[in-house]
Amino acid sequence: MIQSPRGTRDFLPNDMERRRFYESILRQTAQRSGFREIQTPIFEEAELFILRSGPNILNELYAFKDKGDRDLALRPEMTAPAIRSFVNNMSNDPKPIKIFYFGQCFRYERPQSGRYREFFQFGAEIIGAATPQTDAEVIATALEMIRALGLKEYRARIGHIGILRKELSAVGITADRMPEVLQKLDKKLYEEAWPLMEAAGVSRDDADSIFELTGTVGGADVLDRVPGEESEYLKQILSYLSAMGAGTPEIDLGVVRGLDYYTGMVFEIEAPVLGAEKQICGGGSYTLSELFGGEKVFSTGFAVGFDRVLLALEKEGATYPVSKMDAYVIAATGDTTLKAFEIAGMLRRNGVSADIDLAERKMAKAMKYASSIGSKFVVIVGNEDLAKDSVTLRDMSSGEQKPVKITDLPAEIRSH
RNA sequence: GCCGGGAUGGGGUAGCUUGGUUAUCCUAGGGGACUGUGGAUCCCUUGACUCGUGUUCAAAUCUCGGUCCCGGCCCCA
Repeated sequence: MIQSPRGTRDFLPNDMERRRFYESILRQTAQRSGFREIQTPIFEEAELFILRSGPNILNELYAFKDKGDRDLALRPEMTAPAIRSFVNNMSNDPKPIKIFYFGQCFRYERPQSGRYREFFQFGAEIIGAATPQTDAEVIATALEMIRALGLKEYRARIGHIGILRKELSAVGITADRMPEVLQKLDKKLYEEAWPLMEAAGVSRDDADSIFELTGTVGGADVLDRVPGEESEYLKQILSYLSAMGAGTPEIDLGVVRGLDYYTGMVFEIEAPVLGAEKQICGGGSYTLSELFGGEKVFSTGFAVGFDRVLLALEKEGATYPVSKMDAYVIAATGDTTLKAFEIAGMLRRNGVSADIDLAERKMAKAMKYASSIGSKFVVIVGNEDLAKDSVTLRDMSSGEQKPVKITDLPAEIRSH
């Protein structure tokens, strides 16, 4: 027996119905805020991802050579492809450009709860505007998505990568050492960050004040303790968020995000019910276009981990509307089968979803089947009614049934 | 890459410690009791030991290895 590959899943009809339902909420939310959908290839030149994240990510990519000896990789995320597409196709479009995307991504990692090798991301980017309004718009869109999905318990944190960078630089951390120090600070591993800083000649006092800075967490008021333009910038973002009624994320200056290209505001949303893999959304402002051969353009974006959000919703017991067939058409006797198909076709053309027995089953079995698929009505096509151009319409929830003229059938069913 | 727990019909499970008849039960699927009426009941039926290897007269059960799943670590763009 062949299993689906490690870290991948089959989505069965019930799964897909649920996934499409939530997907459409995300799309609608993005569209309501003026974002328009794009779709990029599932594989790209491997170089694209190396440029974005460094050569080490090759270890976690599904990378391969094609028959033309090109180095390709399945996309591990969609920001880089989106920005590549911007550079290739949209660089002369009126700014700001607001785009969103949804699709699967691939990472060669050890699967665990909420982590798969094939997973789905929903993301949005605003390209070409470097203002606090832009950042606020992006955060508001992300928060609105979580709200619209119906997730009850989540935590949004927003920080500014410039604050920590500036302080570290001021005490003598050079650009090449910055990433590893930031990585430790992001996780609040101060004992591990200290030796790195000490080696760079940082005093214990300076290090302590930086550690304290990463622990700056709370409401907008904590920003008063950290003077500077970045702090003011965050305050502006918060005021725009508040004006839009988007809620008030926590300030957490310890939110760092690993990579170099983030330039300012960074934010994360997490769902505590998820345990170890609880981050469901991450984003910030960055510049990438110049890495891909375009002009340097400021962008802000985020990505939602679709699978994790669904997992969180499931744990919260969220329900979604299950779609049912309107009608199941049954031929009462074998000689009315052709007529039954004629009626099924007519119903479908008139916008009524209709299924029909294909297995030449006896009526009782067909009725049972109709019940098991949750059909709202059963249409019984039998000779007695046909003599009067009618069929019997049975309401499966009440069990009531009555003769209905065939010409009235679609309207009669739709009226329920 | 590391640590730990798992895998028995389509779904959920018993059996495994202590190897031994036809692998348990629930559910589901197909057919029938019921020639034009579902959800109930009864009968018949379909269908499984993750894969390979070793030990043994005998392996679902014990050994080793592979695969996959679950929880956690590392990583997380």
